[in-house]
Amino acid sequence: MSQGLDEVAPERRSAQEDPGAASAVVEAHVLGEVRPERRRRRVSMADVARLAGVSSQTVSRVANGHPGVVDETRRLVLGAMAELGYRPNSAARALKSGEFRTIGVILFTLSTTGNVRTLEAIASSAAAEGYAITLIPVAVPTQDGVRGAFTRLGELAVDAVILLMEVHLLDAASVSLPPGVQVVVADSDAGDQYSVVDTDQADGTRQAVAHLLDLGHRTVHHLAGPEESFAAERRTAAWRRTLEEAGCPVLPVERGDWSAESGYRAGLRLAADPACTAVFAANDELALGLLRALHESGRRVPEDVSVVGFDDISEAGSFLPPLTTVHQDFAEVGRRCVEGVLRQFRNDEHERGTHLVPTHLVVRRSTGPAPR
Amino acid sequence: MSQGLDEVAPERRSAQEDPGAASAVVEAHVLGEVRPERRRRRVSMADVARLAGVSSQTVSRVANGHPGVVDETRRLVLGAMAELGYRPNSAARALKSGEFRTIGVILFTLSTTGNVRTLEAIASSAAAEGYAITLIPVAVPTQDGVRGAFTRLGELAVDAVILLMEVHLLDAASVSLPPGVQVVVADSDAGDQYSVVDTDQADGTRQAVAHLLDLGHRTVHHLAGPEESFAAERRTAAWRRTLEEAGCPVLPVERGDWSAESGYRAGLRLAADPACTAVFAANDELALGLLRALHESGRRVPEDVSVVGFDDISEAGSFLPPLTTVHQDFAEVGRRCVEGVLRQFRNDEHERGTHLVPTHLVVRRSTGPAPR
DNA sequence: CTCGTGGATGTTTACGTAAACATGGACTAC
DNA sequence: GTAGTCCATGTTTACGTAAACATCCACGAG
Repeated sequence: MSQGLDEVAPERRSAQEDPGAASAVVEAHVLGEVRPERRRRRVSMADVARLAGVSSQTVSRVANGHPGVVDETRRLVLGAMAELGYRPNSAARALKSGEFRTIGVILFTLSTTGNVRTLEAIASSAAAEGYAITLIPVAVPTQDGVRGAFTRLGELAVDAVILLMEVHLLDAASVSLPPGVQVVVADSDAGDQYSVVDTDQADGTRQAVAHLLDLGHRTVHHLAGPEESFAAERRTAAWRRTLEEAGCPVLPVERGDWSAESGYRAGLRLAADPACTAVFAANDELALGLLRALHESGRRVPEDVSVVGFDDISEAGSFLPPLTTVHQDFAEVGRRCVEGVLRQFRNDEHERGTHLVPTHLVVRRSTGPAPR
Repeated sequence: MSQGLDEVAPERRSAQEDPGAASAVVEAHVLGEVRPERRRRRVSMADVARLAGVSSQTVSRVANGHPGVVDETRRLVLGAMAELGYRPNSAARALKSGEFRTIGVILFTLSTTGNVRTLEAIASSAAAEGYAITLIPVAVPTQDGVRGAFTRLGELAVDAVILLMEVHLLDAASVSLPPGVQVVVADSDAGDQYSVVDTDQADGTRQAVAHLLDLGHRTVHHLAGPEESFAAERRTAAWRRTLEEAGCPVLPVERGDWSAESGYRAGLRLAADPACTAVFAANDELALGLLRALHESGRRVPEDVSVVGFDDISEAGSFLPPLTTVHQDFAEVGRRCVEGVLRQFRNDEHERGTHLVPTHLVVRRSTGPAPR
């Protein structure tokens, strides 16, 4: 029930009869003689109709579960479908209906937990709605990659698009969204232009910093993400504002690129500062590197230094020590993205505004009272 | 150059004159009179042809870069395209050509590093070839999810399929591959049925176990993955064979579900065994949990116990201590999957056999000489 | 000067589906 | 008994594209 070639269409024709088969040229070159038909013709409604002795419209009705087909006819058609192995042709369907039943997801990378988890939720929500997901990676390395994505978008094989990246990066990638396609954006600040779904990073940050201050720390250092990242900047801004509101000194940030390795390097600098007793890391990987740096510098966590991360990746509870971190509900973000984009598509109206998914602090063992 | 709404065509006409104009629907709605057309008509080649004063075939020729169009005509057509914002309709193109320029990727989950990294490589390789990726998640939770995937597959909106799961699970998910679609499988043993690409897990395991034996350990314990997983079973089998060939005792395995948490629980049992001085964990997450269990049990790594993982996830180098592990080149797996599936598609021939991508041991600091 | 040649462009057609409309037969109401 | 109604099914058409085929014109060779 699940193989490829063995099933050769019975009415396979010779090349003579069908000289137009795609890339027959290549094969002719190799074989030098008869050109096998490149792609066997698919079974269409007409074939089913012929076998069942009905019109193709009746087949269409059966295929789409429309009423008004008498039981016996229906059985006849279903039998013919099964016998021929009929599958509806989604290209024809899309052409007719103008809908692809597909959502495009544009992203730069799958190396961040957030993107992956959001994508996973998007994929299952979309599947539940009968929509497929087309991945549109806008790789930075080669311009070719970008061109590929551009092309697909241009051809508009999607009904709607979810952007898993910051809107302003679109320009950099020279990708333009096709007009008339609805968009929902995650991880951005484009609420005035688009419908944006995001986790409440500012509040998560506030909770994290407040938690550390409550534990008696004089202030909180910040191990930030890369400057280009909007999420990183937002967390940094919220960290700064929380400290200012509490009247605590705001010290210069250390910066990493989200990776554990960069967190380690920046962590070594933080570890060398004896006044540093609490650090808010912009994500869990950075926190992991920081933990290692602190460990190797002989500073105990949480006795000497408290650490809070961001994301609550699945491994966070197994760090040494288990990491206190801000939990983001990526699954909910994904769900809302799909919901939003489909609502826009169905109503054919463009929405704006930002929808925030709450975040909450998960307290584990990497935070403790300030040393005296 | 990169947004949706603001980009309003300069020659914007009223809804009356051209009910098909972009976003006319919204306007009509605002005007509160004519019932808005559900979905605006797209700009087609015919529209471009009319404006340019040529035939639609000429537009087609220009769009596809065919020769035999004089420069002035070409400019005329390109100008009309730009003015109308023409985008080719991929549904029509697919219907005509019989190709979707899309590869389907079927997978259960995005929560394993291997799947994600492989998918990422697949996506960029495919994009470089001008192919899009359609994600087909076969979620276990609801049967609806499975049905959705089934439907999409049935409609065959893909030219080829890459299976990122074990073939035998397909049956369980009651997904059947449509006939005539070429398949490449990763992470399975179905080389007799399909073209399979995988990392050389047996050799990676052998390297890991041999490394530990070389360090003087009497034998190597195994923290295995779930029984249902083929990858887990393969690693376990290779571990057993390597020990047997070296004449070392083969002890019962501890088992986890790939998660760090389960690694921690199993690790507590291993840590309680004073004879246990070397553990081969089936993946890095399990190893992470194991490290934590050992730490909390007061057993030092690597002085008392050596640990080796599998995968070389990006965080592995930042564990405490940095983890010795088997590196898998998922990017190469992804590339070869795309290459293989496109080759099959283009030649219209079904390939079989297993292609292994080499693995290698990355020695960090979680392994050391056996305690005496 | 005429015919042939070849290049540029136009016309026809088919891809598979499904909406819209047409047909024809059975049954009901008067 | 006849007209009207409704239901099952058939026929026509359009969706947008591109291959195949047709046409037309300019130019060169004889």
